[in-house]
Amino acid sequence: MGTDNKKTAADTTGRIRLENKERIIKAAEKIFAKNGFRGATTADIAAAAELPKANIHYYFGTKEDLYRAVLDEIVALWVSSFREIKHDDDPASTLADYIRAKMELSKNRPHASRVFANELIRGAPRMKDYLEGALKEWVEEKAGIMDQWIEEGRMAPVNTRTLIFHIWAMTQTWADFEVQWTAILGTGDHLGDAEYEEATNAIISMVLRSCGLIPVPPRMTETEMKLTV
Amino acid sequence: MGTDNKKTAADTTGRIRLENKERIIKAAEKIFAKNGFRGATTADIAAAAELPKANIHYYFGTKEDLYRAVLDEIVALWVSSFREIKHDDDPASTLADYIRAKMELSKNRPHASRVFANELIRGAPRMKDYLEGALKEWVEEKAGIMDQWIEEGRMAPVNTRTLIFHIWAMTQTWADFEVQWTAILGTGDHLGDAEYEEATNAIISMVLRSCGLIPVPPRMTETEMKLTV
DNA sequence: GTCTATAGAGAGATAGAC
DNA sequence: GTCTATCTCTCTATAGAC
Repeated sequence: MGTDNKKTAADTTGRIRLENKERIIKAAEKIFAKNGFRGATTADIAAAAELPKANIHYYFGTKEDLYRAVLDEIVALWVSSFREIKHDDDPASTLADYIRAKMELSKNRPHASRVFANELIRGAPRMKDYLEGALKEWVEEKAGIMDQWIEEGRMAPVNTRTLIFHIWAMTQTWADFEVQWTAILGTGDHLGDAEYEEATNAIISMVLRSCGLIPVPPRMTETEMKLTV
Repeated sequence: MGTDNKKTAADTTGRIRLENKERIIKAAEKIFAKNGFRGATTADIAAAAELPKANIHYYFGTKEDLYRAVLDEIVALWVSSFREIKHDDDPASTLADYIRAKMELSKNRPHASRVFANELIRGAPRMKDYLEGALKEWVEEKAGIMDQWIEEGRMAPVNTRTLIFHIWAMTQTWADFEVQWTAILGTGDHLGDAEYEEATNAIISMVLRSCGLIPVPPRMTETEMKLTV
């Protein structure tokens, strides 16, 4: 019985512990996204998590440790958006799928995107290893495959590394600078599914057209001339 | 004589005053760029300006006032990058020139770009007026002109507002996320002229190709076949 | 494991000598 | 106009009651 009690207690503790840690990380992601590491306060995070401030330190020790836990989750999320691009894959659908996956991430995890952005703007003091390691490797490998596609005439010549960077820039801007796009488009406080869909299609069109993977549609007067003649 | 002395003193004072204010704003731009409004400290700004902390408050009153002065300068800089796009202008060279101007700004004023980025990530509490006012107007007007170009068959059909947003995203990312690009490209601590030139050309090619303003180069095997046949 | 109360460091801001 | 010394408030972190 003593063992049983201990077991049950341990299980419960573990579950509560995990739930609370996850709850704190989610709250921290939001606060760090808005104010950056130095601008965020543990009091704000505690309020967002609806827990006393001391619990934050009980679970994570220091603000620094909590921030690293948040970054770790985000890096895992970023890595999960990587695609296993292979030599035999179809260039057009591979690029389109990757752009769609990145846009899903911007739409569903905007706070994560902003924490990442904040960290990069600061000079990435806590992420240099990741940037120079896993991320660089992924880019090298995938750009290499795309370079082969180009060599084999399956895609028009472009700088493939730069292409990847620009895909990141265009997809992440919809999360990071959302307020700018809502202000200009006049779509209230947040971007809706319609805006994301249109943006996704615009990025896919731009990338595929410029890589010669889909035709650039004819100019309008040409079309109209065909219709009228 | 008394008038002369007063005049000279006033001139000197005015000059020193302006010089110091400008010196503090430049230092503040750097510190705010790195840490955002809440993360930046007046002590850091004073250190960067090589002035005692009290001088910051003597010239600007509060940290908030100083931040607004920095934002005002940046908004003026952004507005100066606007181009008077006119109906009769050539679409290809107009877009290329605008992209070049934006890239010059990223290269020469990366801190300004990052302060702007920080403010947007935070939800732009101090810039909503600008976003919903002057910026929105500029976009409406310029997108309208481009829509005319499309109607007149001078450009392939695209969503022109989204095109502007994506040009901003691609050009500003080279300043805001510089550390990511240097880490992946392995170009040391900073991007050089070579990287900026290549990036500029890549963005121009992508935009002009996707708008049907320059041809997409043939795929390599086609070229090679022509050469070998 | 939870939370109040508080210590100690660091922030913004200012008074007042120069 | 310049700068040191200092006030006050807020922040991180922890001790200790429950």
